[in-house]
Amino acid sequence: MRMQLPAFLADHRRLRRVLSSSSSSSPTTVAALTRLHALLVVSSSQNLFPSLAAAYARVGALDAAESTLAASPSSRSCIPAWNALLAARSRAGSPGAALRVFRALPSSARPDSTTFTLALTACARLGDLDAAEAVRVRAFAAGYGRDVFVCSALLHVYSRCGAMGDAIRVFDGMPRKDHVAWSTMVAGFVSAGRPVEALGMYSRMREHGVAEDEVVMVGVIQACTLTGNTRMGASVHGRFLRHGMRMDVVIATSLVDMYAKNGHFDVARQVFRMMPYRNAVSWNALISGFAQNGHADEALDLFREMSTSGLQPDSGALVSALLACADVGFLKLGKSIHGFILRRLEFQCILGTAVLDMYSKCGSLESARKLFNKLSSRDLVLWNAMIACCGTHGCGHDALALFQELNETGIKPDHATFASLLSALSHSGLVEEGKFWFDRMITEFGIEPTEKHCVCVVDLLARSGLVEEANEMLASMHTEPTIPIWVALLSGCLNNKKLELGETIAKKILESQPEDIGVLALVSNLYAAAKKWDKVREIRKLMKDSGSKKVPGYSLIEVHGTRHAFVMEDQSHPQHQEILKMISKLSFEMRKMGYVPRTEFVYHDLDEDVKEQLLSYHSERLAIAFGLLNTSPGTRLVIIKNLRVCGDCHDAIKYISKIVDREIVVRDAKRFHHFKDGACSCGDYW
DNA sequence: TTAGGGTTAG
Repeated sequence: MRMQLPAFLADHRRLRRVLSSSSSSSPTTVAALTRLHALLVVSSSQNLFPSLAAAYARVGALDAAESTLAASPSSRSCIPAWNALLAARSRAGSPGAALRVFRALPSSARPDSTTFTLALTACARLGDLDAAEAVRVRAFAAGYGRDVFVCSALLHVYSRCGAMGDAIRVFDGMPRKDHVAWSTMVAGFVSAGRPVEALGMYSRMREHGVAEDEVVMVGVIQACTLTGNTRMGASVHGRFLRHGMRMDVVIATSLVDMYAKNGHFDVARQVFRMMPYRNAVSWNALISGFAQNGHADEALDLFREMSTSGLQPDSGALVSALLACADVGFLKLGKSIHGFILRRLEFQCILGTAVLDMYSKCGSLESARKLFNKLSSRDLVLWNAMIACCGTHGCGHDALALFQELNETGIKPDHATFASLLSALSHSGLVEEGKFWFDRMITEFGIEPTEKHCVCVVDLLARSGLVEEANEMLASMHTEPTIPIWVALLSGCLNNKKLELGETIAKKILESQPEDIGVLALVSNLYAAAKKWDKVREIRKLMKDSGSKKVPGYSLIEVHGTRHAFVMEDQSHPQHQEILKMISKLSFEMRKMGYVPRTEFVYHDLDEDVKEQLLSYHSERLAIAFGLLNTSPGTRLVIIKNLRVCGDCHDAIKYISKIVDREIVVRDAKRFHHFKDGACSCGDYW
């Protein structure tokens, strides 16, 4: 017996119209589509399946859409339905699934510009260059090699995958370049870290008479951020205001980021406060601007403000807050952020690395190591952070062991890995190993030494007294050494009393007219060590003329969760008298044990007893005395110093650790020193 | 009926 079917099923044209008008906002529901689906099956109306599948895709029933399409009689008319499914998979944030849909296309189907464009966008999101190549070959074979949408999508894949050479090739070959193609190139150069070329693209775009829009302006602002060209960024900002262009949240955020990253904090705050709507990313741009520029307290204040404004801090904000904690050694807050993450968020790699780095910089090598051991998925950045952590804490052998362990995982080390490794070996005085791995880095791993690597190797050699060898190495190099490299060599000369070579280097440094006050101070210290007081006066004048002041040395210590800062000769601390008493008590004990003040570290032409007194009031000693007065016996003290610890303080703290029987950890501008029982972990490779 | 935009770890 034949089934009675509703009459409307016979009117396929009308049905197609109804199905194509459905969307996620229309009253058509998945249930209605499912009922219709059943009727179509019974009435053998499979030729309507593509329309039904597209309707399923539009209302978000993607699995139903996919299976309906798979059961469709394949024909050219299926393509809009396949496209709808691809677009829906892409929108749902599953580019992998979208690409699977593309691959599942029946051979009889003829993909069009939309299909290829959607497939390429999925490849871009996946960062899969090989998959993109397969799509490209099919698209070009199908005659879409000059299609503006397909080509723009291809540009996007290439720039997302760092293949800017390919992007340029495709872009140059495009017969028609619209504003999307131009802005894709601008953004591509920015993300490749080539902001100058990004700005070049932008000016070529304007020369071609292509109208600029908000999207391309974001790329331009980012390029200005990277080049530090805030003048140009500000003129873009001005044009926005003058022309009444729509200042959306993305544009405003990139402006906040540009101003904050380049130290224009007031303008950054102002733009931020004027935003009619802010989201987590806008907050993060401002917070990270402060955190990355040594304004930890402002960053942490903003982080708290964000939390109380009703916005839940996301991983970006937490990362910046952790960075700020690390900067000033705020362990208590750092620990509580770690706890918050464990309770509330997924512990992904970036956050893990930020927490690890925070523990490392706050002096807790053990916590950093424990965390590293616990994290199961480790990317290269995490490995590099752990290697750097061992290095700064003076554990060169551990750093080397980690590096070898990394090589066994198959992850390829990069320039940063070697920078951390070489610095670790240098700090631990592992000269032979350092020379060996520097050589292998170039020959086996094919990594060109950067300035950073050269500084490490020169430092490694110079620190061990091999200043002549370091000098010869520099002479054999193809390029002229930069100031930081000369500085590494000069510090080696100063520390090893190779004053003659030191003076030659000092001359070379002065020839390049350094403005950095720290560099001038080092040069002046060398001349002071050589007792060339005329030269010292000359350099002091240069320092004065350069307009900036020498950064004053300060030390931070966290006691019972509160941070205290100490500056040399600062008498404003409420416990100042007690601190002085503690220092003189310690000095008395130290002398009994054989301590002799190393007054050569006072680079002023003063009487010996004045020099001795100056040494004993260095900020790290004030902080230690304060820590001893306010913590119970046996408590470990962690001091964060902004400059390097001087050789005399290094000696003194060894004695102090013995006298008070405490572990004292000092982080200076370069590394950590763990003092315990009269010795330092750095084995006096200070 | 499809392509391009902001922050965050070593």
